[in-house]
Formats: sequence, C-alpha cells, structure tokens
Amino acid sequence: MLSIGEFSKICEVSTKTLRYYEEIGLIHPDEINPENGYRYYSIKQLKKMLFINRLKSYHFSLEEIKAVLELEEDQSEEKLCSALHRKRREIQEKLHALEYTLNQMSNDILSLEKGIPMMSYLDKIEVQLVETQPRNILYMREMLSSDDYAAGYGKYFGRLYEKIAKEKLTMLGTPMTIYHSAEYNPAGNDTEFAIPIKEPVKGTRDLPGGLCAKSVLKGSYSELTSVYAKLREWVENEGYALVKSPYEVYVTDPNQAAGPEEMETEVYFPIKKK
Amino acid sequence: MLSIGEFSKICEVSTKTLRYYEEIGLIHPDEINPENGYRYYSIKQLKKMLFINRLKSYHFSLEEIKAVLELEEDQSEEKLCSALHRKRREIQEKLHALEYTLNQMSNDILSLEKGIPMMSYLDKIEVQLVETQPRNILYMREMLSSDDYAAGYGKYFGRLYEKIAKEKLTMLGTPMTIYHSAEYNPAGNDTEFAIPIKEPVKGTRDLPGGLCAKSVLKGSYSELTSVYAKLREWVENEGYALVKSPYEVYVTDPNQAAGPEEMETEVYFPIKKK
DNA sequence: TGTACAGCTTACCCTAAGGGTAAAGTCAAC
DNA sequence: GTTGACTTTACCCTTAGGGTAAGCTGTACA
Repeated sequence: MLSIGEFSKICEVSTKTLRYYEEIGLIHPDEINPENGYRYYSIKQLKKMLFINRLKSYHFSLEEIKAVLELEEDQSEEKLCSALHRKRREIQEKLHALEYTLNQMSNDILSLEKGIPMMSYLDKIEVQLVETQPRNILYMREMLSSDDYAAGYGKYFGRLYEKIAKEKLTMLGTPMTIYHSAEYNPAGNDTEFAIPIKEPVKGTRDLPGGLCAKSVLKGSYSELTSVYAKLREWVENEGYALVKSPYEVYVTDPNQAAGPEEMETEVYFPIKKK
Repeated sequence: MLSIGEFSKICEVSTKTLRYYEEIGLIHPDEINPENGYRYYSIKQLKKMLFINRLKSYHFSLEEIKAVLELEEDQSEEKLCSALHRKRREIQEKLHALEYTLNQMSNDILSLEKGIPMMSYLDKIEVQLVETQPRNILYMREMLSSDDYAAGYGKYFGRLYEKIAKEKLTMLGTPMTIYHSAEYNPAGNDTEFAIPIKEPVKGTRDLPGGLCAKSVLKGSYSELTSVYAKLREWVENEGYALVKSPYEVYVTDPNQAAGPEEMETEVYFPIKKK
C-alpha cells in the first residue's frame, strides 16, 4: 500500500488532485484508515490513474472520464472506441476553428502593417434606403441554436430545393433567411428559411414589401454581426424604427462560390419613419 | 443614447456581459443616471464593443483586451500589432499541440480496433537490474519549469557541446539528464544536464556507479511518465528503495533521429535493497 | 523516550467569463 | 392606474484543481 504522497509521486499527479478525484468519484483509494483518515492506494490503481491522465490529455472532461471508466467496468471496448471517435471529431473541429482564426488574424495583421486600422472596415459598410416589392416565398420556420446554423442552412435549404424540384416550381430569386427572434439568443433562434417562387402553393406565404434599410456584405460571414450593428445604428440615427423581422438574401450560392471573397449577402431591415 | 438592452441587441452581447465588462473596467457606459442607476451607451461605443469581440474571437483574455484597449488610447499601432503577432504564435502552438493530440488519439483508436487495450503498453515496459560504472560527467544544473523543458534541453546541451568542442574534450557517451527534484513540480525542477567525458576538467564531477533499475523507452517521450511509474512500481514491488536521483540517457540524439519511432531513451533508478 | 520535522487531514477562499435566478425598483404603453 | 417589459443589485454556480491555515499523525534521529 502506498500513501497518498508516494502514489502522487509515482503518477506525477498532485495530492490535491488525488483528493479532488476522490471527491468527485473518479478514483477512490483502495483503503482508508478509519482512525486517522489516511488514504492508501494500491499499485494496481496506477494503471487506472495513467489511463485517466491519457484521457485528460485527449481533452476529456473529468465527467466524461468518469463515464468512460464506468464503461470500462463492463469491458465494452466498442463504447470506449466510439467515445474516442467522438472526441477526435470534436478536436478536429476545434482545430479547424483555430485555423480559421489564424487566417482572420493574419488578414488583420497584414492590414495593420499597411497602416489600415483594424476596425476601419466598419466605416465602409454602406446603408441604402430601398423600397422592396412583396414576394411569394416557399418557407420553413425552425428554432435553431447557434451551433446548428451551419448544418441547418444546408439541411433546410436542401428540403426547399427538393420541393421546388419535385413539384416543378419556378424560383424567382435566391434563397433567404428571416430572423424572427428579436434578440440574439445562443440557445435557439426562430429562423425562417425561404426561397421566392412564383406559384402560391401550400407551404408558401406572402413576404410583404416596403421600406427597408439595406446593406451588402461581400466576403465571409465573419463580419455579418458588424453589418447588423451598422444597420441598427443607421436606423437609430436616421430616426427610423424596425417594423418587421430583418432578413438576409444570399445573392451568390455559398455552395457554388469559389472562395469566401466572392460571396455576396444582402441584409434588409424593414423600417418605418418614427 | 441607448439603454443597456438596446445596446446589447446591437452588439449581440448579453446585458450580463456588458455589466461584467463595466465591473472589470473594460467598457463603461457613456452615462449613468444617478437617480436610478440605469446605464446608457452611446452609439460611438459600438466600434469599441465590436473590437472587443474581435479580440475575444482571437482568444485574448479580457485582461489582455483591457491592456490592448489602453494601448489604443495612445494610438500605438505597433504595440497592437506585436500583441497580435504574439497571440498568433500562441494559437499556432495550440494548433500544433492539437495536431499532436490527434495523432496520439488516432494511434490509440487503431490499436483499440485491433483489439489491443489502450493501456496494455504498460505491461510491455521491461525493467532490468543492472550495475552501472562510475563516470566522469561534464554538467550544468538548473531549475527548469515544465514549460521550458523543450527549449532548455537544446540550450543547455548546446552549451555543453560547445565547451567540449572548444576545449577539445573526449566524449565517452551520449547526453543524459539527472532529475534531482524528489517530487515532480510544475513550477520548477532541479535538473542536471550532463555528458560523460574523459578529462576531469573544471565543470565535471563524478557520477557514481552502482545498482540500478533500468528501462528502455523506444519512441516518443509521451510515454515517459509511464516508464517512470513502472520503474517506481517495480522498485517498490521488488523490495528496493531509490537511493539517488534518477536519470535518463539519450541513446539516439533527438536532433538526429529520423522520426520519433527511432528514438531510444534509457531510464535509470539508482537503488539499494531495503 | 522525547522531539523535530515531514506528511496527512479537513476547511476555507480563489481562479475566468460570465449564466441563472430572485427581489425590488422603474419605464412606457394602454 | 395598471400591466408588462426593462433595469438594478445581490447571491450562488460552473472547471479542475491551487494555496494556505490549523491541527493531527508517523517516523527518523539523538
């Protein structure tokens, strides 16, 4: 039997951590002296501890590790394997996100070195006052959490296109998204996917026209929130008020665009004079 | 002037966050009604808020962002630029770490799919009892934090090699590291870098020989802690006790090895019978 | 056997970046 | 005047432990 200090040295894990792991039920000492409360670990627990460390190095949370250890007890290797696969996916996504971030940073650094202030793009976002015409749209309305956005777009527009194809409907414009949630909520947003079509079949509705503030975003979506901010600012400044849900029109198909630079997105804020 | 709710919607930042940022001095409302404590933000603060968001997306901590914003006030673009460069380095390192992790995971998954339990490599670590001969070593002893290990190795061995080259000394073996800290301490470890040489010049000392438990690690260092654990376990089990600091001998030069698979490291635990 | 010191115990507070909730005050619209 | 939406402060919660203090225990040494 090893005291907590000896065991801690062997595994290169602090005694504090060992006590914490006991507290949360990850690994219990083999024996606790009931008189003085001293913890004693057996050498057999070494393997378990090293396994925990390995899972930790794979970015499993302690809660996840606990679940994996409980799997271990019924010798279900497949579940362990699928847990590893899931975690690997997660890490790959993290990696892609980091690569994307690096890209963005490098762009900013390049601009800065040319003497262009980082946020100057804000001043270049132009807002126009336009009058839109009413249109008939084929739509699907869903609650979407911000994590599902990327996947959701493909899925719902896919269904709309499918319907158009099957029923031989006539498209009158590019796809669009209408945001019905007044406030941005990471948990879920009331989002409507739509494509303007000619035929007033079931599943379509009228999108009323009217006065709108409009901005065009060229390039990747990372500056989309700035466009929204700019539009709200403009609406405020010019003495207008938002009267309906804002919407986006995807002028170029994101799936078809060669690169993010080619993408063009229009943002509309239906407004009226205050 | 915008109420906290309006400003929050425009920037897509929660009111909670805005209050928190005020608390830590990141962004103060332009005006606070002294009667009811209501916060009011001006539209000019939008740019600052969006800048904060951008820095956050670059993984700056709020404290770092605060420092950057204070730089901003004296218009020092170079410092902002160098902060971005530093952060980009950090992210690149994170990215490499993640790639390494992915590699390790994939190896484990492959093994698992072949039916080999993840921790089975532990049982394959072999321990031998050997008698080492005393040697004369040229050494440097330093406190190293675990972060500096990789850099430290190159630096200190470089200096030792330099001395050997300049003074035309005769090497009698491959480089080694002696770990004098009894316990692993992330803050700093008493580490001795050494190379066996023939001449007993200044800067050398005697490394006494004697009974040792020895294991050989082939491959990358990621399993090194397991080797240490295994050795300690063996020493305990066989009724020995550690009498001096353990040390590692780098049989293949890490700088010269083609891949991590080729690397060979011997780990020695000087022991005596209890 | 006494004593010093290393090791062990629990208990409490701290981290970063806010989220959740409650109780109470305030504003604007009807 | 009332209702509902908005705002305020205050308190507790999250991860994975780190740091410290006060007190108890085990062991090595004289």
